[in-house]
Amino acid sequence: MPVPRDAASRRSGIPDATVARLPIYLRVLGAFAESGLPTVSSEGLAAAAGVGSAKLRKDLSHLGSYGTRGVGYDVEYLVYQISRALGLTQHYPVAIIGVGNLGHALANYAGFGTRGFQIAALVDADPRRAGEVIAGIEIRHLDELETIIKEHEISIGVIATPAAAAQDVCDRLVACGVTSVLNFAPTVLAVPESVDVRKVDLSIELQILAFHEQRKSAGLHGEPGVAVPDVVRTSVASA
Amino acid sequence: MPVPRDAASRRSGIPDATVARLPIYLRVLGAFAESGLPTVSSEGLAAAAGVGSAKLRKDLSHLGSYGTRGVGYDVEYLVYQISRALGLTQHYPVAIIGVGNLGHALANYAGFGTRGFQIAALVDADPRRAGEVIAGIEIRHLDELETIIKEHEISIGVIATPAAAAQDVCDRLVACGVTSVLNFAPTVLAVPESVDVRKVDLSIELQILAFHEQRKSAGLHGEPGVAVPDVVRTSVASA
DNA sequence: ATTTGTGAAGGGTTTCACAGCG
DNA sequence: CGCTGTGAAACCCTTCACAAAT
Repeated sequence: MPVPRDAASRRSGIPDATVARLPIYLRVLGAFAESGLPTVSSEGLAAAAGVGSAKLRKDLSHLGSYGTRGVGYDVEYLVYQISRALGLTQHYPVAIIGVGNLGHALANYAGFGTRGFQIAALVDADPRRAGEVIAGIEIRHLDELETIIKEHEISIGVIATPAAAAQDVCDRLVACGVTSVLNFAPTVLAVPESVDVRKVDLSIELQILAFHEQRKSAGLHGEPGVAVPDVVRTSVASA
Repeated sequence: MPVPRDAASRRSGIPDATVARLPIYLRVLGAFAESGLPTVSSEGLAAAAGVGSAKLRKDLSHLGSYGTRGVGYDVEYLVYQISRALGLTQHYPVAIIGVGNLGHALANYAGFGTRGFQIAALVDADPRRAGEVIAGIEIRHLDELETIIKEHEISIGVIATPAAAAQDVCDRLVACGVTSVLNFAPTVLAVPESVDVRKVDLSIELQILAFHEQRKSAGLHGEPGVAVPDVVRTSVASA
């Protein structure tokens, strides 16, 4: 029974690492489009996105041949092709569970509504918050979770509850047919194989920074310092 | 001029991929410690952290040989060793710039204060918010940024401003000597090579989920489904 | 002349499988 | 006998360098 190498990237043909960068390209292209720029070279787009130009070209090559040699990429067309590859041509209704500080921030986050997503429901366990309206959406009680998910045909759930509640909420979401979960609670969620979970953990990111910070102060006099450019100064349509 | 392969991982000996997972192990070990469990096997710890046991052992082997063959790892001791490797034995003061919804959430986030970090300052551009107290810390105005950073000797900055302000704030932080930045604003920040930037982008995470979501509904009847366990159900000291 | 698209080379990461130690 | 620690293999991702196209 030969197990396939990687479920996600094998099914789609687009490597995971590339998929993770496409949204960045999309955002940068958006800025270029607003500037009225008709085309970009791989060099220009790569600089604005903070990656190497070869990597960018390889990434885009996985979607097809959408550039013109000697010219570059048509901005509008590339936006469309990347959007299509990411599946953003359809609209996804999402539910946010847990309307504490973080859930509140997420509900007001502009990036959610803009590209392919729509916050269809806010849910909280505190009955006193039911009825409250945030970002134009009424908060409903956790008891109604199953009803709400089915009502809006939600397949993406955002968990912004305390850690203690996260697994339980996740189980209920999965039971209603949710197949993608974005988890902000500091717990490892257990889910069936058919469900995708992505985790955002503020404290983990800080700890990774701390590690590098520590190394900096430790090695301030070792071997002759060789500069390794990682992110290079770029000036894009800044905003 | 031979460029070294990778700045971070070469200086420390610990691969980046491993560093990114150590905080997860640390959290899971914390739960085990509270349960009073004296030792864990690589299998047990790996299951709770959602990774394979071989990967976990290889990760830990980069820190040294802290396990006992035939027994497992001493929970308390491993917590200490991972903390030390990550540089969490010292305390890092951090500043949060931008106290909108997200900054507010971050200020109240328990994970910040607990492991090695302390929120030393909250800064906002709105003069009307100056003086307001959140999570026991008084908000100060952006004009005072330089003073505050130096006063508290802050080397880690958290940017939670709108995208338009992020690069400017970042430049000012770097000018004051901040060497690590955690960026929540949806922009690619340009910094000198000596500064580390990590980015958390809510909308990007959602777009990655959308990609996988799309592939699911597309291939619901292709080849005979082969199960690829990704995250397996585990029951740890749940909380 | 310029810039894309891509084989091929080079690293890094994960997985395997087992030797070695308790 | 159980479990860790680790070479070796397999895999994935990145980088290089250039042929192909406009």
